[in-house]
Amino acid sequence: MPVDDDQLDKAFAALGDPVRRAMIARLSRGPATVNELAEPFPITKQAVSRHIQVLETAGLITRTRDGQRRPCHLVPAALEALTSWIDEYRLETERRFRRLDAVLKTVQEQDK
Amino acid sequence: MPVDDDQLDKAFAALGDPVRRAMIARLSRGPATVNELAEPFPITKQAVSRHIQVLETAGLITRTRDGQRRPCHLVPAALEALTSWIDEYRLETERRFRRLDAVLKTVQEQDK
DNA sequence: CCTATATTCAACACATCAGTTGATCAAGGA
DNA sequence: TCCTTGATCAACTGATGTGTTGAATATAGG
Repeated sequence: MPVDDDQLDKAFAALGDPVRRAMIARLSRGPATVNELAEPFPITKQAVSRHIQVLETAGLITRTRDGQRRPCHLVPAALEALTSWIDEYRLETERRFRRLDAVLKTVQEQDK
Repeated sequence: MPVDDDQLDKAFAALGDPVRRAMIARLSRGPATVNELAEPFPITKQAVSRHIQVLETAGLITRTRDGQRRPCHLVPAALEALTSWIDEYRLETERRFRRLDAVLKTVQEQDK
């Protein structure tokens, strides 16, 4: 599953904001409207609306239509793409560390 | 292992830049100096130096001293903190979806 | 048709960020 | 000591981001 580099940009940048992360946390418990998402924050609904647009552009959420409401839904596959990207490099680093440990251990053996 | 919210801010924001992500990818294959990290990019070394400072402030890398060089090292634990944060909400969402699927299936059964 | 509610658009202020150039600092080698 | 190399600091510029207010759009309901 190749991931668009531009989508990674937008998705990681989107998570680099505490308001948007809190929205993600909220949406993991179920869909929510702009008004519901705005409730915990001391900012205008216009500002919240734009945070939502950022999350949508990043592919982290989708939106449906329910009368005058526009509920937001989390997209787990988008989150999974991020963890995959990170894990690729984390695991490679950890493998390298283990190889290094093994080498050091060998050297210690030879020193005896 | 509770993660500082401010560190999450900085770490996710740091990954929201293709230059810094490329640096992470490079560092997963081993330590590198500012000059080595700068090599693939058509920007000044001062700019690269600041990208590195961003990654360091975010806790994603550490730096050692080797003469006049300042090699950078990836910190896998910092990457792991990010995947943990994401996975918490991704897994919750997937569980919710499965519960919803089960409900729909039950309704279909009753319709027969 | 009129009004209230949910959401978005437009224009603006302000802050932060990524890049530049030029100067500075620190360590190594002749 | 002098010169080179690696890296950083400082000041500036242009772009992007986050917030505001005020107006506009769309749907629900009497």
